[in-house]
Amino acid sequence: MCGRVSLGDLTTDNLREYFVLDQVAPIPNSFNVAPSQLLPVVRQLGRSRVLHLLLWGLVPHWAKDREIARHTFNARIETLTRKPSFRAPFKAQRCIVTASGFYEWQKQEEQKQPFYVHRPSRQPLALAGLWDAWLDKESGNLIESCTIVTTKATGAMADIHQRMPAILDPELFAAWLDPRFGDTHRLQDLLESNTPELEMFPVSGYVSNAHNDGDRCLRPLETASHR
DNA sequence: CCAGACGTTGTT
DNA sequence: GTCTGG
DNA sequence: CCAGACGTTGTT
DNA sequence: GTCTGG
Repeated sequence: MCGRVSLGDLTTDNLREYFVLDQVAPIPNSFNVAPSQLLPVVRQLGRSRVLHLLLWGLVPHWAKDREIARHTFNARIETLTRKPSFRAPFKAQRCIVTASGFYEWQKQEEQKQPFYVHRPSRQPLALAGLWDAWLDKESGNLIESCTIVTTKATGAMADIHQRMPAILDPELFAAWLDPRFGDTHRLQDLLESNTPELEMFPVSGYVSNAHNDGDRCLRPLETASHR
């Protein structure tokens, strides 16, 4: 899961402030983002260089084409150290995917009910991410791409879905972004044991079509209990 | 050694 | 690039 | 993740 | 059913 995130009212400036400097990719011209689209990402680099593209769906540097990205938009935290696509990025190419919230679909009898999930404080979410760079030999472009780490759902999220994105609290930002921080097991443990406070409410199925964008996606759904 | 995979969700 | 399976 | 397509010949 | 696009 974690197949769509909301950028809501995030701006490059308020993210820079929230994360304290670091490098923030430009906010794409889209309110809600789905796999294969551009994502804003915070990360630290050894030296500055040009960003070409930053796609959601990690394409490893050794990939022959970008087809694999279809299956790498999420990375299970339980197996990060074993999967060839994620092993090296987990060691030294960690990033933070910024979002105001994310969408999750709850399977009901005959349908899937989307929910919007966010911090009660409405502060931005820092989703644990990994990135890599891939040279597209067809176009000559350097394609930078990323994935969102998932973990077992906790708290109220567990009523909606089995999995959820791994969420970083501010005290973990520095270590997560530092490619020289080598205690990856500690990072794994901290993420897996984190039980972030999250709020959620049902939204219209309008959000389920990736063509639909804008704040209509996160408008609360009218329910019987409101009558 | 070489060839081939390299992934998640969810569903059965 | 690196690991697994044959 | 979900939604939507799923095809050819030939023409511009 | 399975693949592609967002």
